[in-house]
Amino acid sequence: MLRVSKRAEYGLIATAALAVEPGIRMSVRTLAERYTLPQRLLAEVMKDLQHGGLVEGQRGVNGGYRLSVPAEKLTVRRVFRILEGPLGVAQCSVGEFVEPSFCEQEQTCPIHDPINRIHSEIDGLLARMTVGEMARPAQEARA
Amino acid sequence: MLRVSKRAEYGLIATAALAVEPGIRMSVRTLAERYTLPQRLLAEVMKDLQHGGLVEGQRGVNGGYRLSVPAEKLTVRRVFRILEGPLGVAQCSVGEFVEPSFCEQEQTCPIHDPINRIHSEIDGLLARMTVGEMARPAQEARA
DNA sequence: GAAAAGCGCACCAAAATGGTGCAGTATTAG
DNA sequence: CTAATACTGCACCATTTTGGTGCGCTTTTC
Repeated sequence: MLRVSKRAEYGLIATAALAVEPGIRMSVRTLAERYTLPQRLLAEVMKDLQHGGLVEGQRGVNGGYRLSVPAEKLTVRRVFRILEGPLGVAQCSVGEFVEPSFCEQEQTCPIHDPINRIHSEIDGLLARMTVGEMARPAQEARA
Repeated sequence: MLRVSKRAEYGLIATAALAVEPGIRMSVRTLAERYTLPQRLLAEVMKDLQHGGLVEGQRGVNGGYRLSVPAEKLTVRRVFRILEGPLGVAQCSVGEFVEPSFCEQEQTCPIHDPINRIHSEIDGLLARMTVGEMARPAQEARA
């Protein structure tokens, strides 16, 4: 229940990996091999992250991606937002955190408020977690 | 992102509705009409909730469902658990809260712990919310 | 005994998801 | 200058999940 997509999972793995050695570029190939992820799909994910402004890619030999945002300021929420659709916890709260709600039955829907509360609490939780935080254990292990 | 299924949403609406007048039975038809939900699907959902022991059905004229658990003790988590598959936040944490993890790449997966943390925090959040709580605004409005 | 209401189970269409094919273009090493 | 590396763009596909229905049965009450 309440699962995240593979895309989001892969995106999190990749950004966390990049956060371990800030500034260093890593190729999709390397990332895919290191974590045994489907390379083509990961490439797709990285492209999306680039469009979202989270990473920057460099082509050619010795190219690859690196974070274009400090890992400590990069929230899990932001990664998810880019890699998942604009989906809400329930239909009646879709967009609640972006645009005004368009729940069709605001009058009768008895769970409108509670669902929104769930949504906003999860949202807050994800907004408090950063990729830098996630990468730290790995960073320590390296030292 | 992190959405719940319609089934879970409908289940929450129905249980919240039942919680407003404890002990009173309501038919699927009534519920479906009041909240304009697809009746047949709602029926399916109620059956599942019954199998899960959350509600009890009574057939025949003037039949319907009522909660078989006090609304204040019925957590949102429990409703979700019955109506959604046994899905985790990410593959690598599926089952973490039910059975031992079977993440295939525990060694290399750099987000194993963080994902689990997200999962358990969301889990805790849902375990703290009760259907009774959700129904209260509606209950007050009725008075 | 008709009507109301739950029960069981199979089934379906549409959408989401995970993943691939292919044909590029940029960059660098040699 | 050319081969190799690596990102880019976009379409496409198969499977799974999801939301929803068909149909016929049993139980209960009026």
